[in-house]
Amino acid sequence: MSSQPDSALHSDAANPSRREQILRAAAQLFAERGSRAVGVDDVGAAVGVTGPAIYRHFASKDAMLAEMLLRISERLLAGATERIAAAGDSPADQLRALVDFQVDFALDNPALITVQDRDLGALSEPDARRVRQLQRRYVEEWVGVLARLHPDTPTAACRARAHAVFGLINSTPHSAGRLARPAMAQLLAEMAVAAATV
Amino acid sequence: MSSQPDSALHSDAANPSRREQILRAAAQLFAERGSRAVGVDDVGAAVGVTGPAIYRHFASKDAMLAEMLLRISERLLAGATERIAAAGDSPADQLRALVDFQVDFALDNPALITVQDRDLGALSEPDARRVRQLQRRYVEEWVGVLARLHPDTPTAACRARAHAVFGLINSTPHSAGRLARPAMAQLLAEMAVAAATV
DNA sequence: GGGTGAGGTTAACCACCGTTCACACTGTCG
DNA sequence: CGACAGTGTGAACGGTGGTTAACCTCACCC
Repeated sequence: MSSQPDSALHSDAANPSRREQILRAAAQLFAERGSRAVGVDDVGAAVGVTGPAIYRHFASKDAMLAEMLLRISERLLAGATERIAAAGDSPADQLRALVDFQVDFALDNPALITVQDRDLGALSEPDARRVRQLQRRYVEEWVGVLARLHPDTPTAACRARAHAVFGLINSTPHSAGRLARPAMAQLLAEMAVAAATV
Repeated sequence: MSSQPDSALHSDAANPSRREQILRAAAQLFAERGSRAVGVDDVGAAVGVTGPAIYRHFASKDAMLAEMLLRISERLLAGATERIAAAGDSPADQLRALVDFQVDFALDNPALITVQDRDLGALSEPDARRVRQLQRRYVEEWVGVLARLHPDTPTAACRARAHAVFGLINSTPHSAGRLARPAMAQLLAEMAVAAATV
């Protein structure tokens, strides 16, 4: 149950396993209507099965949401540490790397962005705690870079700054599709760097 | 039913009518847990009555949410046009006025900010349409100013820019309380102007 | 003082939805 | 071939929660 070696083979992105299909469809639906407003029947229908079939792949609807949010947080945290390490020592370069990473993620996964900050409250307390911890560590990666960029501003201000930059970049779901992807990416990155640097 | 002359007298902010108390309590609870996760019993309990008592003041839970969101959108739109008019002709001054207004609103009403973009989907289609129309007009106020500030960027880019600035300023609910109010207001305004001007 | 209306209460109704159950089908492996 | 694991289905169960109904109380007023 815990480690199926072929699960990796199955989820080959071209031919995703049923489990992955469900997670993707659920993320889309959750983003559109909110997790509490979509029924398991809706999720099932989106992948061509009935509602109860979901329970062959997930212990519960809550477990589905929990896995979704945990994965997002893990991907973000891993990506951030990786990008920082690859960016060298200059805080300006590191900031640029973080911004590009977050912009790409937000443009690639608007649904996940929406679900992550809308449905955190629907998680059980233990799950919510784990997600929040990962999120906090992600924020602290940013705070570290911002602190080096603004040596004489208190940490609390850097943290507020980080949240503001997230808000800026994560606005994509609200202004989706209006602008071509490359133009949008460039605009957001410019604005984010400007806001973080001022 | 439609126009009670004394309703204005009742809701004197110091001694709010029961209706106002309910709306405020509901906004707080909706922001914390999401409107679908809050029962009418919860809202009632928050103002010291039982759940069904709500129905003496609102036709339904949905009507409560609808009124809440409509009021927010109206306040924002009215405030924006007013501030622009008061700011004179310079687009830079107008931008500054809009930013200050939005920052004040977000810091004063974090709960409303949260509810507005989280629970729009819970509205009936006619209500949602009205809210979206007001929101669109609010955005267009910003777009007008931004377009004068960036004369040779297409309108779509200005719109994306506006949404990004909203995201930046509306990040307050995520970083609430960490920083003292004046410092927070100044930081957000600086960042917003920088992002809008770049 | 009795009629009236606003605002509350408790109990009950009912729809929705997450979850479980008993069963069916399909492939694979011994 | 027969056992079995995996996956899906329709039906049923049970809790939750919005809404309604019936009744109460108290201020107000002719």
